[in-house]
Amino acid sequence: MAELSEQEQIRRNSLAELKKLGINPYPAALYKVDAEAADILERFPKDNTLFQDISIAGRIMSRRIMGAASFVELQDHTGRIQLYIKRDEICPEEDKTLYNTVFKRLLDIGDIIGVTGYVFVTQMGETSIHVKSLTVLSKSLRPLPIVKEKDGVVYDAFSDPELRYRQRYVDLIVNPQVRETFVQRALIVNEMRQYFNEQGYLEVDTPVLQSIPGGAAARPFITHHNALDIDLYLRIANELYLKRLIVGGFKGVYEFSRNFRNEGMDRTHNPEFTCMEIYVAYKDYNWMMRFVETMLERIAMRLHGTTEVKVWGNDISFKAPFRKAPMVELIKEETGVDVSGMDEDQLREACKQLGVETDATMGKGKLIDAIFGEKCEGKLIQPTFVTDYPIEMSPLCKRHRDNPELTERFELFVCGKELANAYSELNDPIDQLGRFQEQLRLSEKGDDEAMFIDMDFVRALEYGMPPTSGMGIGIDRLVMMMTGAQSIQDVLLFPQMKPEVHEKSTEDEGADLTAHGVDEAWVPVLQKAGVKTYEDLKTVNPNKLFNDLGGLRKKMKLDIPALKREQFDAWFN
RNA sequence: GUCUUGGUAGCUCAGCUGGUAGAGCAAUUGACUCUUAAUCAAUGGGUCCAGGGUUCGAAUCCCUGCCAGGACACCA
Repeated sequence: MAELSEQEQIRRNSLAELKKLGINPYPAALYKVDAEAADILERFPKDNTLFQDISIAGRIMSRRIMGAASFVELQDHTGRIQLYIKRDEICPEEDKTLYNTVFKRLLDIGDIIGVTGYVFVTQMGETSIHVKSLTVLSKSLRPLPIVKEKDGVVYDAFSDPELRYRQRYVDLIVNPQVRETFVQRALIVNEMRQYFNEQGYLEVDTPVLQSIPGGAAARPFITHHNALDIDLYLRIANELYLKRLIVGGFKGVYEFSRNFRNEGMDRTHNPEFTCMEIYVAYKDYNWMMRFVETMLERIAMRLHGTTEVKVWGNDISFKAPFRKAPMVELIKEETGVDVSGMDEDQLREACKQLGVETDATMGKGKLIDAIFGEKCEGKLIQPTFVTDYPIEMSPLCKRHRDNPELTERFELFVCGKELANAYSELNDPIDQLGRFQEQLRLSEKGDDEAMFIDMDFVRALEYGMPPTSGMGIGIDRLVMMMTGAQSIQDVLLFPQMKPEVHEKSTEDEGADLTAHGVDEAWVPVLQKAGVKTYEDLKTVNPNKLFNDLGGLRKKMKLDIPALKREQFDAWFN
């Protein structure tokens, strides 16, 4: 345990005093709660017969004490409400301990309490709870960041991203907009689930531990199963499993899937992230475009009550239908170059002319994608379905009905970012096997993200899969857009962080010192003087240390006998 | 992976060309019975991220490392 700060020490002392007064700072019994802050504020002065005998619990977020009366801001899961606490009200008898000592001195900002009383409006016009009784429910031992706000301006916001992400619980306590983001995230997911369920599609779970990480091109995490003695991969996508289920005869299946990719991290990538994938039998990608735009329209309406949403400074309209355009058409539009029908060499030359970097491992598909990524993606601000991708980039997708070089695939771009990806799924098992083999050839060429061959998936297709359309959508990215979050870390409760380095505990180090004959009473003094281990002790100047220890004994106001020189010298033997 | 910015009290931040570590909020003690960024008075609180170096002297300058943010690269 690291050394306690002054404020932490004071809170621990308060905790001990509470116990001494016979108050359990962490009581076991449930506390009856029959009111919520937001509900009171919404309904109260309108009907002032309500809430005249309530019981509410929450965290103390601020206190304004004026002698025998005090105001407290209590925060529950719905928000904050002011308490009015009057000494003679909570202490009607002679004994004023509960107010003078417990409330005023032993309770702090951050403590969790329950109160009973009635709701009224103060002279200043604020709906408040007139407290009749107060119960300590949990003593907080660490001081919270103090965030103040007036007229919508926030002062001293708790803003250090490292602290916010590492200690999300603190972030949630003091930053109400953070809580709101995660409420919205749940709304989005629930709305999607409802939309799918209404149409009779089945929510399923597929394996996270997979022996062949298929369904996408990405570097996987590797783990090991001891009993089977085999390596397994954390899933990078669930696509191949969901399609097996369509083979199995379901009309539609979907899964909110946590995926893991062992790649770089930045503002839009976390090693684990959530995708929703859905597969529907007897549909094609044209149907899926309508399905997706309707879904997004619904989500926007549910969240914002309108299809017009401000995303990262752009006014985005999620009103269906969205623009639909083939990839080559968009390239032509942006660059004037018509890449359709070009061979690999011509494409390489086109890239050169357009200033797009290439390398030897890139095939036709990747070259076209490079041009598109460089020149077009960023321009697609309003929701746009980009359709008909080159076959080489889409090994799981059905060939285009009118052009065998292309696939029936679309990606949805919003604000220049990919949001969703969908196919008319490839259900020709022989074609599928050939495409897997082509991927293998690419991986031998050095593309370490080309796919593994999943022979069981091919076997499943050999039994016959109905024509199917599938779609995947990045939930984290969708939530970012719908909530205006700038960073994926703002829509993940616990974004990945490097582990904190915890200092070695002072107890452990103290044990090292006493083991070498140092008097226990002097261990904290030595530690204060910077001597943490016996190793440290041997390297310092003994005369200086002896003097320092004497001085520190006074400074720390320690009630131990002064250190004798012989006693001190003995430590060094 | 490369570049770049930052790390100082519980929180938010100052700290100039190197010279005794500061403010606001929070905390402690006191005053105050309808306040609301409550107010007023007094007080305490620091391994200046870590380790080296330069110097009479380093929060400050140099090097290395750790952590975080941003940009780029890679990547769906």
